[in-house]
Amino acid sequence: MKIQIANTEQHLREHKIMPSVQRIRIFDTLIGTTEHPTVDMIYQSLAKEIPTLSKTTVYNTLKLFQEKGLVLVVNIEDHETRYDADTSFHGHFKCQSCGAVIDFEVSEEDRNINSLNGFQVNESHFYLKGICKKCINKQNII
Amino acid sequence: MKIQIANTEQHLREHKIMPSVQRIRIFDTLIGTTEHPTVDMIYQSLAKEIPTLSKTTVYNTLKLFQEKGLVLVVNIEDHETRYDADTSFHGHFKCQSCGAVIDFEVSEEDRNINSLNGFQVNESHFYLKGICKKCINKQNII
DNA sequence: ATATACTTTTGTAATCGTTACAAACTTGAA
DNA sequence: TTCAAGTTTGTAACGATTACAAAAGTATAT
Repeated sequence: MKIQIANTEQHLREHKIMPSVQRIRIFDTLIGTTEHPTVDMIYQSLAKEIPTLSKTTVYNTLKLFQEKGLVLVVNIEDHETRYDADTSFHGHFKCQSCGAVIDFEVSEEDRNINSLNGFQVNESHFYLKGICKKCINKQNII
Repeated sequence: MKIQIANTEQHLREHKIMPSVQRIRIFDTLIGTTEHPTVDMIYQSLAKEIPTLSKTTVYNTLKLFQEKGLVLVVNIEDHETRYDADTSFHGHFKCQSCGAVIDFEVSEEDRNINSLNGFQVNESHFYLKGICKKCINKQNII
C-alpha cells in the first residue's frame, strides 16, 4: 500500500537521519511506488535526476533506513532483495506470471501462531506465490 | 520435522529421478537433518565420503529435486538459500541468536488468507525471526 | 561383447548482487 | 576560515550461483 508522508525531510530528521538530497529522493521513490523496488530499480529511476548517484549510496541508504525502521526488506524471491516503505504488518504475493509483488492483509489472529509459545518473535514475513487476479482474467479472455 | 523414507533409491525412481550415488546421498543428507542445510553444508558433509563430489552437482541435484517436488527452498535469510525435505506445509522460525531454523505448525485456517479472493496460490512461505526458547532460557540463567 | 547414444558429473570460468574501502566532497560548528 | 564529522562516490573485492564443455558413467541395440 502507498504510504503518505507530508514532509520527507522532517520525517527523516524525526528518525535521526540527516536528510541529504540522495536520502530524500530515495525515500520519496520508495513511497511513490507500490512495486517494492529493488536497489537497481531505485538507482535507475534516479540516475537521470542525480547523475552522480552511486549504487553504493542506494545500498548504504536503504541499509540505514532499514536499521532506523523506515523500510522493510522483502525477500520473496531468491537473489532479489526488494524494499517496502510500508512497515505495517502485511503479507506479500508475487505473481509468477507478471512478476508483480502485491500486498495483502493478514489478520491479527492469523499471524499469531500458537505453536510458538516461549519464543520471542521480532519479525514476521508471509510470502505467497501464484497467479494474480489480473493474469487469471487475461488467460480466460484468450 | 524429520521425514521418513524407507528406500531412497525407490523414492527417487518414483519421482522419475535416476538414482545415482550422488543423488541418493544428497537426498539422504537432507532427510537426515532438521537444520535446513545450505548447499555448502551439504557439500561439506559429503566431501569426505565422495571425494570427487563437485559443488555444481549439489546445485544441480537440489534444483532437480525442487523441480520434481521433493524439496522446498527456504529463503528466510538474504543470500542464504536453504533446503527442506519436508514438503508439507509449515512455517520456519530463524533464531537470531543461535542461527537455527526451526519448523512450526500453521493451521489450515491460518494459511487461508481471505483478502486474496480471486488469486491462485501455488506456494506459501511463512517466516518468523526472533529468539528461540533455548536461547531465551540461556539468557535467563546468565 | 561392442558400438552408440544418452545422461550425469566434474572443474573452470563467468556472472551478478552486494560489500569493503579509501578518497573526495559537504555540512555545521567554533 | 578552519576543522571535524558525516556523506557520497568509484573501484576493487567477495561470495553465491550459473554456464559451459569435457570426462565419466549407463543403457540399449546389434
